[in-house]
Amino acid sequence: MIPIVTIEGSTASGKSRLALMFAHKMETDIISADSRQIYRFMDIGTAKPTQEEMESIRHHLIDIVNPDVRYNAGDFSKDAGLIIKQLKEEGKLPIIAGGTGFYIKSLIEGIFKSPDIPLELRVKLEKEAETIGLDAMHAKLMEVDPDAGENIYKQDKQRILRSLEIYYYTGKPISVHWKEQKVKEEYKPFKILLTDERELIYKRIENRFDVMIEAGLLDEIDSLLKMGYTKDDYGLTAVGYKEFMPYFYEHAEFEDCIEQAKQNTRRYAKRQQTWYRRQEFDLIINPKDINEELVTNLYKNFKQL
RNA sequence: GGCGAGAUAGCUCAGCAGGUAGAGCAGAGGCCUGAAAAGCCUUGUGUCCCCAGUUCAACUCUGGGUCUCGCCA
Repeated sequence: MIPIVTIEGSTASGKSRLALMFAHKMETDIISADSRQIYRFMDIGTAKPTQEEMESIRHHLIDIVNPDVRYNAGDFSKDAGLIIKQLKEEGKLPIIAGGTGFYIKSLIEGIFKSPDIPLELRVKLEKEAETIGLDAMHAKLMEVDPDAGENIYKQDKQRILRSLEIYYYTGKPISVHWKEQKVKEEYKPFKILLTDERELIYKRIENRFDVMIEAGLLDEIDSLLKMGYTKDDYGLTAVGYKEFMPYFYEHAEFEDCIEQAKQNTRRYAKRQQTWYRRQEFDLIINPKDINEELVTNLYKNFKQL
């Protein structure tokens, strides 16, 4: 099993700072586990590391696709796996840092190997849902795959259609795929979580967003639109971007968009915290306890691996 | 200073021929196996501004007060 270290936590919890300090100490690279920092041209709003930071420490899986590409947990699991192998050969301890908990879970615990579903099937199911309604779709799922259906809310179109498309395409219920999935024991993770009081996280989110605006977030969005990307491209559904679409498309009030963006970021942080409560960690720390001593202690722990 | 309108949940407001109140938003709690910065579920008790009066009973009616917002000076 390959030892790896993960650094997780909600947005604005200090992950990057700890990851950078630790990577310097360990003389290794950082693998970003962030579903939005993968996009090129989206730097300010996704709070990517600065140019200097990226020059001092090599970061992987940042700026790997254009904003119109859909990337997912399966892609991440595969891509990160390759980089981990490579780092292992170089004798480096991989540090995986980022706020997309589901990506990290998929990497460590594995995710069932889904075939690529043809677009036509998705479109067909989408249309069917529109005509007969979601309740009926959920009822269909309950017939073919009650195990999956029971655990999906009747309004959760995303998951209902996903389960159905897997059933129709592979002839096997998604819940059976899950059961057949082998336990992944490729990595030996040491998982670190950064947490803080909600109020403080919220405050940091708001300050950081103001800084982003000052740093030219609007220009960044504007140039994305000028490059031809639209509100329908996946990258632009990121928090901090999507809220400004009404401003560019419908002349909504700038200030309202800012408030909306801050609020969505708060909600996002809340969802992350809920997610982390259910995950297990080896070390839970508060951002204010990030210092040289902590990093040195971590270093001593991992140096011999 | 005059006239008018209003004062009810953190915010915006609704409501009651008088029987102690309810929406939206915010917030909170939760779910999560290829869209995860996504998607989805659950969740509303507060001196109904204060004081007095009428009444079996007032947030609801009457009087006074305080404050806020308009318009006029």
